[in-house]
Amino acid sequence: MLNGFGKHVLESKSVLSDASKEYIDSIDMRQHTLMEGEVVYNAGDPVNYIYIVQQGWLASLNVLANGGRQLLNFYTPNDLIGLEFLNSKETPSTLKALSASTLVSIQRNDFVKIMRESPDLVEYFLSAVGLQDVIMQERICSMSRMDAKHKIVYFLLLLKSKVDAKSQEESQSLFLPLTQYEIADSLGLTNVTVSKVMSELERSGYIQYKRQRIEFLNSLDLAKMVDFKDRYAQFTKRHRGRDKIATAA
Amino acid sequence: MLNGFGKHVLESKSVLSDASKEYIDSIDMRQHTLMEGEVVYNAGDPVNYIYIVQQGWLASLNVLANGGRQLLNFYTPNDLIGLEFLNSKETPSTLKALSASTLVSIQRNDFVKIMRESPDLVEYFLSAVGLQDVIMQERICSMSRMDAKHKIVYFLLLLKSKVDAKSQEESQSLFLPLTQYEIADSLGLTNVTVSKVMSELERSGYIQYKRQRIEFLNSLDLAKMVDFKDRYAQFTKRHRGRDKIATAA
DNA sequence: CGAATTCTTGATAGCCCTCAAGATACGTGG
DNA sequence: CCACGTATCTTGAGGGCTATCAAGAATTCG
Repeated sequence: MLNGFGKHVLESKSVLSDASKEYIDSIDMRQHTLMEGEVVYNAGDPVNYIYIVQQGWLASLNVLANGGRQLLNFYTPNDLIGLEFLNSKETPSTLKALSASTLVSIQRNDFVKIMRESPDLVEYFLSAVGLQDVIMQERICSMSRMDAKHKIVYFLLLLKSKVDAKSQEESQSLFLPLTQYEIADSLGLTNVTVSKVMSELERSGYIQYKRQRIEFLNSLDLAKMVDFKDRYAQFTKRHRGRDKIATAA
Repeated sequence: MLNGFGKHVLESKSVLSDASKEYIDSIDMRQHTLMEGEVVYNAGDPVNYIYIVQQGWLASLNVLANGGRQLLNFYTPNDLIGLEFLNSKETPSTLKALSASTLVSIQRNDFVKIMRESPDLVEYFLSAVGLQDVIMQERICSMSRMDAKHKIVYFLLLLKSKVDAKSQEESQSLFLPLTQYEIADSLGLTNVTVSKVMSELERSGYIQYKRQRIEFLNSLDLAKMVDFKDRYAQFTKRHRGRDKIATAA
């Protein structure tokens, strides 16, 4: 049993009945410590747990037939991992720690019981997965038609938007624990192209880039360049009444 | 008020209480008839309705900054449209009829009330949106790393899988009310490339292709070629206990 | 300080887009 | 049923973008 963190994230989503809170108190939540690069589960593993991120960055990814990798989602503290495949037999992708991280795991069955206790929570989860779906759809738009430069700009703005929504404030400086290989693997590009585009964006005065950190010098023009819509901010706004923590899934 | 169709789809998802059924009976569901090419809503419109497809094929799509189009999702009879943006202010994409269609619309607020009455239903919806999210993630994999031929094979198998899951049986013949322009707009390709790949697939003996109809001559090898996983079938299997109609969102 | 990782920069090649022209299928009206 | 216009599909030539390959520079870490 775990005090504090995991419970806090669940309770913050919703106005729970006292019975639900008692139930959540009684649930077995285990804490896991992960090293950089460590795998939590592989694609195809049975779905036994839902996870909440405490610290660090993680990513879901697929290993492709040709040996390449596709990074799909990034998870940062307070994110819930696993909602979208809660009722699947197998995990659709692999989960890997990008940096040293800690997670809390909740047994799938316990999690389903929590949902049964709290319809509000399920509705919130539905919204969260819906948001995720919408963001995936827009990523498809960016993947299919944009050239490398626009893809990368879009990608950076999406990450910035996620981080900003979490912290409830806009920052022009983004901590980015990703190598250029990993950015490339998110976008179907190569590290070579990423490097060249980053240099060009710097030369054009849009960003300042150093390993692990990006400074946005003109995020408005960048957003216009790729017609970026900040879905995370809209979502947070809409769910702010309930709690500060609002991005999920 | 509408008898029959819309209600059937909702009630089939779940074991509803009598009170819920009465409530659904009282809901105002309107029927809409659409001509080919007609737009139901545009991206950015306020979210007022959820739709159920009665007849025809529809697609959600985005108009891109460069003037191109990205087709995102296809909807066939019994599909529910709008779950993923139920709690958004604006629709994230445009909905267009690919063929003459009929829809049933349910007011957003009514739909939310139905969900409140039936926790089972919400859990089912959560699964459905989750499935949609997983499928989008896998489409991203196919968009980012595959060449034109593999993208198209993946796309055809995904459509086949959706249609098969609906009809509860596998058919090697697929009705495909899409022009090559529309296939191209789904995959970020051009109609020219689609034409060339289709010809090649025919020459190689994988398919037989005529406007609006595809015959799969060797779907197993095609599935291996692109490492295709049939998520729709898995989903249907998992939710079959409740009702025949299981694909949604 | 040295090894490993990550990033930069340049040259070459291949895939798919663009452009274009012709062929086929479809629908409509006579 | 036929003639015509439109939409859709086919096929070919040329060019641009990004992958691949490669070698060297910068950074990180032990």
